[in-house]
Amino acid sequence: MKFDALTPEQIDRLSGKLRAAGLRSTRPRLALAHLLFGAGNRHVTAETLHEEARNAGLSVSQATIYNTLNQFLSAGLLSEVIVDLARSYFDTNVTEHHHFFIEDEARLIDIPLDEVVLSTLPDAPSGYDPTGVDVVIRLDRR
Amino acid sequence: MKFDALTPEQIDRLSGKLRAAGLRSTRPRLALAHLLFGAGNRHVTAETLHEEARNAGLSVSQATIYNTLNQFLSAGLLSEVIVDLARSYFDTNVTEHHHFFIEDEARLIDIPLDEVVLSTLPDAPSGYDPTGVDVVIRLDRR
DNA sequence: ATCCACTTTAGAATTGTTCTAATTTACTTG
DNA sequence: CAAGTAAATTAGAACAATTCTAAAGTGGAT
Repeated sequence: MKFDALTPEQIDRLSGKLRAAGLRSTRPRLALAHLLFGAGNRHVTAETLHEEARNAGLSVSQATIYNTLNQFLSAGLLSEVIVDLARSYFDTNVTEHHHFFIEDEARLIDIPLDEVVLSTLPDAPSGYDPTGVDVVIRLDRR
Repeated sequence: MKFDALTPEQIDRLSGKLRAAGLRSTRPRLALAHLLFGAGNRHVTAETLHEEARNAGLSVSQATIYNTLNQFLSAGLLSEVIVDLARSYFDTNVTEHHHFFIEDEARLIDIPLDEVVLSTLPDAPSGYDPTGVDVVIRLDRR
């Protein structure tokens, strides 16, 4: 997938998404946005995205990968999943949901919100507000 | 708290705990075990434990802090909580339970197992077995 | 076309953690 | 209790993910 491979429609759509998020539509951002938001929900790390970009014939520096992921994150285009101390996972699914995490494969699988029902939750300590509940189910190959 | 400050009873108890875990009872391990298991449940990072050790007048190298935490971890004397990409948290509570995490303060609070009720959980994908469920409630200062 | 703020970049720096190789310590056996 | 050996500790180097820096490039408003 070369940058030229993007159709004007794709460029318009991704461009709009970037601008709506308050980000200039630049060539590296368009290319990465295409990889990330081109099809279905995805989970990437800086490294996997960088490799994907290289495989697609794009030359994007590592710094840009990190910059872009963090900008997309603070723009709400991505969410971050904390499951592994070794590296950050970014999720294109920004709705509230949970995760399976397969440690052996360093792989995440989304769990739709309604498949986890928390029928009892503790009150937050006084002086604090809950900002989110993360449920992670760790998996091992049988 | 100097090493000498430990009573023979404390030494016996901690020593026994180490040996039961298959670890030799050495001076650094006794001292760190005393800090960790001396009173109530604790959450530490390598850094906070190292500082505590220094404040207690103990000279333990950083490598020993890491070695010891990891040995205690694999011996089941500690559990690890993954909530922050920046560093590892170790918990002296090795029973199954959940956590509040106050990001601003880099601080963890245990949630007893029965205060979180998961009434619905998804089936594990075929070929995989669940090894644990972690619930983290993130908190912000109000 | 020009300009200015925003982006991108290569490479250096930083941070938490692990490794290495040498020294020291705990425990066994004579 | 002296000697031997296996394990533990150490300082410092190495490492991996990430962030920073300062310079060069680019987007888009004028």
